[in-house]
Amino acid sequence: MIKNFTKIIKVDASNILKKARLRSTRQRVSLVSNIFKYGNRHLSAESLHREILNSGEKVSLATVYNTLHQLTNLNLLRQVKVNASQNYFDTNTTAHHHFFDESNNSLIDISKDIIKIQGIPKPPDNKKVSEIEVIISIQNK
Amino acid sequence: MIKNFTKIIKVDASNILKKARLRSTRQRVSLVSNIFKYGNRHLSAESLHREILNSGEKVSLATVYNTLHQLTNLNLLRQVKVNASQNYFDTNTTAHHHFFDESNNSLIDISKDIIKIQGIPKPPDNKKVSEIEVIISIQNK
DNA sequence: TTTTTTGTTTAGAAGGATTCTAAACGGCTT
DNA sequence: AAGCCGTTTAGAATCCTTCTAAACAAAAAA
Repeated sequence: MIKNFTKIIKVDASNILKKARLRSTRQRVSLVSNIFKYGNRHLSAESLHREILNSGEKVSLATVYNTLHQLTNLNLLRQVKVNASQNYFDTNTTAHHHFFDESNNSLIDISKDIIKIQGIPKPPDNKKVSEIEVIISIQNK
Repeated sequence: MIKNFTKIIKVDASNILKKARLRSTRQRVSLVSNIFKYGNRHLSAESLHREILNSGEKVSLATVYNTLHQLTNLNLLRQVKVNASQNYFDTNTTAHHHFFDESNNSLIDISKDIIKIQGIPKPPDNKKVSEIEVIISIQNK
């Protein structure tokens, strides 16, 4: 699948890393720059790794996973798992929802302002809600 | 995790298989009987396999996967899109939603009548909505 | 500046879930 | 009863992810 990103955002990776109290290594700088370069999008570890390698830089897959998880824990990324085999990292960490296109396993953002949800039930005792996610699966007509 | 199922439903497995145009083999009969025996619930391939083996019958794991997928394609099961490392199959194929308890990777049904969703956007051209799923992740307080 | 500390990266192994393979099996029709 | 062809099977293969422990490099201390 070929994507056509029009905007390229200048990312101040070392600043992001400093705020996150992560050492500003060559690998993290190139990862963070790439992750946020194109605005909101949905990345898999594999696709990000390929992207980095294609750009001429070298980072191991283990570091890609480490960094994705570190950024997720810092709420700079959010994980969207659509089934057990497909794990996406979303650069948009604000509340929003997704179309999931079953024909090509891709995600499309839906702004939280569009969908109104009422009647979220109280969670069981001693539990608290950590995230609410609406996934609208779509397929070819 | 120990579950206490009160109701045991007599399942006419060979009838279900006949309607589904699947050969009524020993393995499928015991799978279908077990899957639907306890009413609505959420199964992983592993847990179902263990359950069958514990009941004294023998079915290979490959057959468990095959059958789960066949039943899913026939809309007798539904796969839940949840943030876990294994897939869950839900015996309730009617519209409803889920709590997902991150502390033990379990699902809890929420009736569709409780949650009201408004403003589902139109899907992209040539796409149609196949399913709307709300997942409310919960964790220990 | 050099040394030390401590966090980071790495290749490759290991792991878990799932799918594949090709041979054996067994319903079902004739 | 024979044969067709769908089904099951064990085990291998695959995919994605995590682990390991050694090499490395940033930051702190000397």
